[in-house]
Amino acid sequence: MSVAIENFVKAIYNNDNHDIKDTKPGNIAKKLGISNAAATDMAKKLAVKDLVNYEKYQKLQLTEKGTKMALNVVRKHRLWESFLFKMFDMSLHDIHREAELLEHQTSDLLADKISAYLGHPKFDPHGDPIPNADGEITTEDTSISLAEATEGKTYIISRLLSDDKEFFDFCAQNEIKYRNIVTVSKQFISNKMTQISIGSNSIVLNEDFTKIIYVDEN
Amino acid sequence: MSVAIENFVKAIYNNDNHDIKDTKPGNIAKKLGISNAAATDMAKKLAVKDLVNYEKYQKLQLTEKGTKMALNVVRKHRLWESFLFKMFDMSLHDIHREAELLEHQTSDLLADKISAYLGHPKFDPHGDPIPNADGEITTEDTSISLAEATEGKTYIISRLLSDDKEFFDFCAQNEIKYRNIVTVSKQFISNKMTQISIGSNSIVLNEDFTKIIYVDEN
DNA sequence: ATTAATTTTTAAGTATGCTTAAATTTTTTA
DNA sequence: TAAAAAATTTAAGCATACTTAAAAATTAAT
Repeated sequence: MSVAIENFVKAIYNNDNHDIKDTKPGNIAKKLGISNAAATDMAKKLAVKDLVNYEKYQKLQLTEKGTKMALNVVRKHRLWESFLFKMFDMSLHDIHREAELLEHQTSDLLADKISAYLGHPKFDPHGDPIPNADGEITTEDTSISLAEATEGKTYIISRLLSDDKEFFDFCAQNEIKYRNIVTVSKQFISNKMTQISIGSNSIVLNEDFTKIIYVDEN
Repeated sequence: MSVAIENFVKAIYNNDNHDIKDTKPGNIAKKLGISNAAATDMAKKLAVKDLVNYEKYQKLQLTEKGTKMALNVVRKHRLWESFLFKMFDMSLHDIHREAELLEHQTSDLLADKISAYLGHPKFDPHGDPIPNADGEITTEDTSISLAEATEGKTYIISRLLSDDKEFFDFCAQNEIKYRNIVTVSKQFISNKMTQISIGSNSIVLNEDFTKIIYVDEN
């Protein structure tokens, strides 16, 4: 199957499981940077191949076969990200860019070798679960709130959850973004309040405002 | 530039530097598994892009730009082979297959990271030189004759050079082939004669019959 | 509940990278 | 060196994966 097809089923899979809950052609098109017409066209072609259930004007849905393919590509993507993250000093952005290409040119054999080398990890550096070779995926969430972080350890921001303007200003000031790597200094103030320091700035926050994921003992 | 184009210039480069000394469209076509017509067609297109010098019925020649591109792809191929060889227990055949795909989806940045990780090696597991980031290539030959091999060390056969029928029969019997990994046991018999044991069979040979390349201390 | 806005679909067209078949040129060999 | 063989080129055509433009359907808004 072609790169275009793999990216198409992956886009449906990701839209279905993550952020956007709409898998109509237009959303997939936007995600892939192609025209709506091209997306409709592809959807029809993939219906013939039994990868997608297509009905006019309806959401696109992966068949069992299509889901398997998507999981296989996602597995390779997340394995590459994990592997490159471990092996090389590269930004997560660059790593993502490489994985986006490598995922389509990786045999199941090589994927298994990478997985074994890493000790068959269940999550990638972003905290996203890595499907196993059979397409099974761990659904448990390993992310924790920033307040639960251990002093001095390094984490990756997997989500920013807050309705506190002050908090977002703090993030902006420190360039704390989704997928940023941060080292946490903190101090309990009271029951549900913690003072967090990142860089030279600090803020007092209550729990459950920020989702982070543990990455490295460093 | 597309995968098809990268493979095309690579094929010209390899044909020009290795085995076959003919870079007419038919030879390139055979190497790539495409029709002669397709090769002629591509050659004309690449001439427009200043990658290939094309003259009807003549050999195809890479321009400076085309050579640069070929060296860049060859670099990535050989770096991937070196890297996968070091990291994973896979057959050289499988490793070659993976590298053939990965070479086209690897940024210069990642190639440099791999190169640095390996200590900027000058040769890959086959003994082929790895061009550096500027496309410079080491021409010295690190291969040695089998008679020069060190007892108990492991080598890769980079070439079989002999007009001795007995030697080739010996190789056939022991499945010694180009790119085979062998562990050498040997014993000097006289001035130019050495008894080599590979597996349970042995043969008495004079020097300069077999080119091998050092691979591993193992 | 219409109208307006948006989205989806259809239709026609394009670039890439191939194919096969036939014409042309080169190379071999007898 | 002339005929036969082989290779190259030209020509026509195809599949993939897109594009833009216009028609049709859906969704949103007043």
